[in-house]
Amino acid sequence: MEFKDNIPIYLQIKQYLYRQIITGKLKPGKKIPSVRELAVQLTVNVNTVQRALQQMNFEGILYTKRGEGNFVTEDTTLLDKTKRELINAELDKFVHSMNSLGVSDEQILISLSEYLKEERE
Amino acid sequence: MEFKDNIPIYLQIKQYLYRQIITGKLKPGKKIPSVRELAVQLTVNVNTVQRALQQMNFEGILYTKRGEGNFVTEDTTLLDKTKRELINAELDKFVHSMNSLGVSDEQILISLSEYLKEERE
DNA sequence: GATAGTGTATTATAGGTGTATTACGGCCAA
DNA sequence: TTGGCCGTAATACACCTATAATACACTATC
Repeated sequence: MEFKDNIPIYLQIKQYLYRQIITGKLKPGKKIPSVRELAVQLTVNVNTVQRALQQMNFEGILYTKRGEGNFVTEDTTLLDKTKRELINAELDKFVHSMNSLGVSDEQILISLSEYLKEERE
Repeated sequence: MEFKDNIPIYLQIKQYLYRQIITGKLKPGKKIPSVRELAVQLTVNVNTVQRALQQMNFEGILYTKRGEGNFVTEDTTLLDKTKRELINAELDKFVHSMNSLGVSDEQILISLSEYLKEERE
């Protein structure tokens, strides 16, 4: 996994796992890879993985069974809510960024559809 | 200015200044506030401001006259290019984020226009 | 019970970031 | 020429992040 500099790795791991869960690559109730396995996969230290998992555990998206592993929550309501929140946060960030670059709301839609058109070529 | 944690302040200052320049709040050829003034305005240390300005100087968006101050480049071609690049970077980041949250390109446009509609209320 | 696999905790080390402080060197106007 | 702005540089300190290595604690299984 390639990490961006200038933003803590443990946060990028959290984001990565959140997205794996939300897109169903890691399923509710299922065990996720162990900290040691993730550490190898992501070429990162165990402690760094643990830090990410601790927070996600606290946030309720994962639960830990000591000696067994970490599992994705079965609370699908929470999962749905989380997904909606993450999407909304992205929209929010995007619109604010574009506005502060001097792009109006109408122009944002135009730019985006042009961008998507170009992307397909 | 409120800074986000988890991302270096000097990068946020750069971003702030870039946007001030690109939206014309700081005009080509014009002097920008001194490092000490910015440091006070942004409630940040002089060294931190200096670090941001050094990089922007290197990137050509600013030029320095020792003993006088920092000035916005008069190279409007560069300014235009920079603006386009920044907007494109935002589009890129946004689309990738949404995709990795399981939102298809078509859905992105829909979500965005809904978001903008709600925002107006 | 021993073993292997899991999460957890501790300690030491290193690098980046941000602050605080001091000092130096260039520019300009009084 | 002097005083007051400018940018620049160097140092010391504290904090956060990340690594590395080690040890401990819990669980399941044989």
